[in-house]
Amino acid sequence: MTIFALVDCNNFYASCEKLFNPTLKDRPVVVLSNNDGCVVARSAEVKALGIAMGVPWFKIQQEAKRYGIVAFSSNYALYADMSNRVVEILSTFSPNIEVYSIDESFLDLSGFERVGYQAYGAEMRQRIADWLGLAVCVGIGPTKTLAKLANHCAKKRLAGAEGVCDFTTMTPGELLTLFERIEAGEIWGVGRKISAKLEAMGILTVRQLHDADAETLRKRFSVVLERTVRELRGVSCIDLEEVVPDNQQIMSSRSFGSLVYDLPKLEEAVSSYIARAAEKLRAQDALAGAVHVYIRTNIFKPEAPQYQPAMTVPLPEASADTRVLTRWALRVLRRIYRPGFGYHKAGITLLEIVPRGNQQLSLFVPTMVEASRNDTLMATLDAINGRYGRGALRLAAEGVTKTWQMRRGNLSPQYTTDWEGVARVAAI
DNA sequence: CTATAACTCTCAA
DNA sequence: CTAACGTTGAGAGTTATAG
Repeated sequence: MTIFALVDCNNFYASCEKLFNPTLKDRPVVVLSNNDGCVVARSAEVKALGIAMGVPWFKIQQEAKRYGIVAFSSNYALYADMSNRVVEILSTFSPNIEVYSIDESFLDLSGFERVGYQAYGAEMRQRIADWLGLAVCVGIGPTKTLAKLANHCAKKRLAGAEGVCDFTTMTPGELLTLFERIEAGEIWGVGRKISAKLEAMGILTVRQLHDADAETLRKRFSVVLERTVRELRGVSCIDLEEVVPDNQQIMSSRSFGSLVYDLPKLEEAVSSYIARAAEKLRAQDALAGAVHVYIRTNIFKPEAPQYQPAMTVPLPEASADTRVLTRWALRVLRRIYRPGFGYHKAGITLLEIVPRGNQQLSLFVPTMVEASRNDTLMATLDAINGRYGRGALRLAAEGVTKTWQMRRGNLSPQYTTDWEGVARVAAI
């Protein structure tokens, strides 16, 4: 039988920020979402102050000032790099690993039972602390859902010890007693809506969910929740996914730093988003068959005039050429744009993605020579941007000043991925 | 009517 | 100074539409 471990970094983004600035050691730190919008990560000190996850920053800014909370804009370059280092270390503990998110991985621990899972988890924890200075918690169980739950117990110190919780050494009785103390909403896959519906049925705790009739749940909810319950009972229904499947759609969207009224700025934004998405598309060696574009006014200000148009256009022939995709996206944008509104956000999605070479050719294909020249051009574009940084070479349509870009007022240096940032580490 | 497409809802980090 | 509320992706289920 497979035994899973779920390793999750504690307060990941906030911890990364603290790592490179020792003066922050015992201070409350938050990291904000894009556009400095909402709180998406909180250090232990902030959680202790009762600051909620996901709260809009501007709503608590005064309070935060009183408490001396230090806020950072999201620095994804830094977090991604630290994340890769964590994965590298974890990979030495199991040949089978699923990188589930930027701060979480599932490991297949089959074959390591001799060591003792608890001890093995403690070793992972220690290694990551020693080599990176990051704290992680480890949950261990016979299904992914149980490993997730064990991790929760480790974090909340409900069971296990020293940040490691191993369900495999607990008796069924001990587990059920533990489950009585945990709300059903903590379970992986049970979100706000399903929690509320379960509650209406009298299912409040993990224990009650564990005991519920799977068939009934399937009828009242879905096959997904049925799987979840079976997993809670120790029947593995969700496999480790070691290879990330290619994306079926690629989207890029951003809120603007301030309201945008005119078309030219929206065109720059849409062009920039297409460029980003097309890069991803080519990275998985695929072509897109359709492009979706939307723009929207601020939905959080219902008193302002609202307009949220969107439109999808099928391409005559699937493409991964930034120039082609941009032309279609801009054509759509001009169709849906109406003057007089203050736009707050724009976004694009590439759809009907197919592997290159699998595509349906149009009747009016360019000559082979022309097509291959276009491919070479895009490959060169990607190579240059790979070498000199994203956006080093781009279409003029993206604009130069980009006055619409998101706010990022409290960005820390890229300590590990940029020479300028590395110098800042040395300076500390 | 059926098969498929399109859309909606929910969840996750 | 003021106003200010994230992004990306998947899967299941439901509804609309084409033939």
